[in-house]
Amino acid sequence: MAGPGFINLTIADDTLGARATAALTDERLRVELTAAPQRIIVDYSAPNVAKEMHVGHLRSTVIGDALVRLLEWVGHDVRRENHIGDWGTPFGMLIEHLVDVEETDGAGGRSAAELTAFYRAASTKFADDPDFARRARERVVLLQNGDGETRELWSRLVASSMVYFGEVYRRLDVRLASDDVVGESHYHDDLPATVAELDGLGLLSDSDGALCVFPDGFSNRHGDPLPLIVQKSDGGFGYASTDLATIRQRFGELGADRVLYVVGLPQRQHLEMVFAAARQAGWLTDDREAVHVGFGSVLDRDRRLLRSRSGEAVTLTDLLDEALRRAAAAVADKSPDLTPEEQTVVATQVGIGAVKYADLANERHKDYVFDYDRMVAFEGATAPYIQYAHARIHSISRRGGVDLAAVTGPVVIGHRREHELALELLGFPDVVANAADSLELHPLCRHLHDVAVAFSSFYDDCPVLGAEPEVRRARLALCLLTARTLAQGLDLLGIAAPRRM
RNA sequence: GCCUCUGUAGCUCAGUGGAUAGAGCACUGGUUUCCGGAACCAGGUGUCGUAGGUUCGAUUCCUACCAGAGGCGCCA
Repeated sequence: MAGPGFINLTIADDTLGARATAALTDERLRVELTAAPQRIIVDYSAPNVAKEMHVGHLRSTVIGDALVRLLEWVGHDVRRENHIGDWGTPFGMLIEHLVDVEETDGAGGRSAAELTAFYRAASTKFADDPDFARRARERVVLLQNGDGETRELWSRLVASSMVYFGEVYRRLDVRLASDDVVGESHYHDDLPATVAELDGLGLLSDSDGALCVFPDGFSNRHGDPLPLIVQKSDGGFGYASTDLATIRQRFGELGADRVLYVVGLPQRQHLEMVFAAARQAGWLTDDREAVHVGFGSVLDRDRRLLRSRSGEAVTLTDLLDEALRRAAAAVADKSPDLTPEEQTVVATQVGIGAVKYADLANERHKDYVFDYDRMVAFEGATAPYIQYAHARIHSISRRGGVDLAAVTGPVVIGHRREHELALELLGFPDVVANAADSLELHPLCRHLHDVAVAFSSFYDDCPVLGAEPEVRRARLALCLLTARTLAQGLDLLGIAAPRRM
């Protein structure tokens, strides 16, 4: 099977002990799945209609998308779900405000910032104007009862936001599409049946007029059992009901083996309660697992919580604008030989890559210190550093007129730097397999940086094109393997690997 | 009050029941007739929050405490 592009890397090394040889041979660098393939649903991003996305959504979106890529690549059957916030009490005030401002186009064509202003105006009026608040509450009932005009206004609000979400996803180069949207409203018709099933199982009890499940093991500040309110005392449904209907459908109709909730850590207790209730209802079993893939909060430079309410929240749009602006400046400065079109593409790949890597390289559970300078720095342990190593390999190929993909044969180790690089490359499959198993992405980020460092040292000490024929061929093989490893690893993280930058 | 997360170099962060605890940034010096200098090479700093316990051995496991953050009934 040693055709073009087939590289065999086998090295002996004392530090590997009994496993003195290892080989990395497949041209696709495929990693074998150790466990049976599963049907996995990844729930991520989940922005809110009529609200601008912020850095918290960035984390969910970037982490979730990388997990989707990783799990698909190792062979699982992965389904993406974007559980957008398109239902519930806020929509009463949003729709009522829409009526008040006499708009019939449903805020269509509004920019993200205008949507935020719209939302804020509605909230303010809801707090300050009792009459408006009353109308808003009545509007919620109309919405949930399927009133035609209300639904029409609602769907315009949703459509307007969907355009905005789509723009953000395209910009981020994530795989979420409109097909993946399964918002809260999707479960509305399912809520009565969900409540009925819980009731039939004897899990419901009345508490202060609300229907509740009291999952075992949770208590409030007074030590009393903590409820999951399935139906409010006014007969309405809250997010707990929706989450229960969602988990019921995912493990029922959709037949999931595992569902990953890529949601911030503050919602941990809530999700644990939903999972516990689902277990008591029999929707979750020993081989049907719900996992909270939690992540830390976003902090400002003073390590204070960066909240969307506290005035100057950093919006996702502003963040991406700034990252791309800096990347464009760097590309213009360092690669003036690229055409303007190429520069634009590369700046996007570099800027978005830097943002994603800065997020993924930290341990998920930890709070995240947001800092423009660090996030879009283009040196050190960053995506651009790794991308640069990759681009240099293709530069060798261009300079030497070598079709890298056609290089074949064994890697022969004859230099300390070659040996160090080879060792890093051999670690890649295990790192990927561990990431797919643990759902931790930062070790993969670190590993790719290690590979890039090893390559950069090799590059400095070991001429490739100028070497003797056999050494040259062996080094080209090592270069090809390195390029494939970097490109594949970056792709799993959702980061592009340009050949020129 | 109860529960959860965090505490490692000046800063941002990795890491392990085992040997002198590692990266990046910042700082200092050096490297380009040669494949891209967004690079490479060299230089050092730690009471691993505190105190106990388990162990031949603890930064790692257990307990308590301190500090910071988050959560705890009709918002999501």
